[in-house]
Amino acid sequence: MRIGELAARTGVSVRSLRYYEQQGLLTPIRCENGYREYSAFAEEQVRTIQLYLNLGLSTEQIAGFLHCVLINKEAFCQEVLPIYRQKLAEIEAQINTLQSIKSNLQERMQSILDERGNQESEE
Amino acid sequence: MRIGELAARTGVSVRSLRYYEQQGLLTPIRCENGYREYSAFAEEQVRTIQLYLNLGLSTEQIAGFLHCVLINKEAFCQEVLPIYRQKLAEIEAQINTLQSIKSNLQERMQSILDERGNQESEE
DNA sequence: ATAAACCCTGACATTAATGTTAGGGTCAAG
DNA sequence: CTTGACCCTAACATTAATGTCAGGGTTTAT
Repeated sequence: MRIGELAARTGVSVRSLRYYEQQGLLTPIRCENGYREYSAFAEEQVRTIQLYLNLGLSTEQIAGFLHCVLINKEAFCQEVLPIYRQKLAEIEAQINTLQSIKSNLQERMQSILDERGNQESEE
Repeated sequence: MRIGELAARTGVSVRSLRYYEQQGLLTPIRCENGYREYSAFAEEQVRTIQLYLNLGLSTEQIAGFLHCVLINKEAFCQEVLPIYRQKLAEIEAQINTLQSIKSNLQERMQSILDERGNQESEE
């Protein structure tokens, strides 16, 4: 199938499909006229790429194990677990940062509301 | 004081001080030779800017209420609370997204470990 | 044979605060 | 009067995936 069809089937933009190819995630063959030709399997491949992107992995990280997970179960791909561990650590760090900002914000909001409340009763 | 001294006193880079000015957060006067001249008060002002940046607010948002909070308590600045509420909502949305990715990652990691465990006992 | 709907490459835009560099003034101490 | 430490503006770089546009081929259906 050609790129437009693959885009329609997967919901991924043509632009992104070309980008994935540039990042080494897809390798369609080229017809004589220069058009990309994708196998039926490319559809699943694109969905797999999306799955990992949605986990917050970069195309570079995905490129490191995509070939393996497309032919094996994840558990057999040595590269996956370390990347998951690293990503998990990043996510937890981000959550901690956000939680601390959240607490800070909530305290400041409460202070404002308290002061305004006092203000009203003093007037 | 000149920009280098303000940078040294606050720990904020000269580049950032110029950027804050461009964003309307600082307005030093200009000497005849073109140098920026900051009042002693600018030091507190910069620390206040940093405080809000650390809460995740943009320079544009800060510009919307900085003038007020520099001369009043936060509670008297009407613009602050809506921005805090909006920021809080964003933060909570981000935390939720990260939590869901985190759960997803943890499940996938557990699956991998389970499958590898089974694998060992089957061999 | 022409128009519509494809496809191609290449390149710039997006975001936001900050770093860095280039090219050039100013000033104080020696 | 020169050196070093300041200061200035302007501009490009950073990040990552995606959008968009320009300029140009190809294919398909009429």
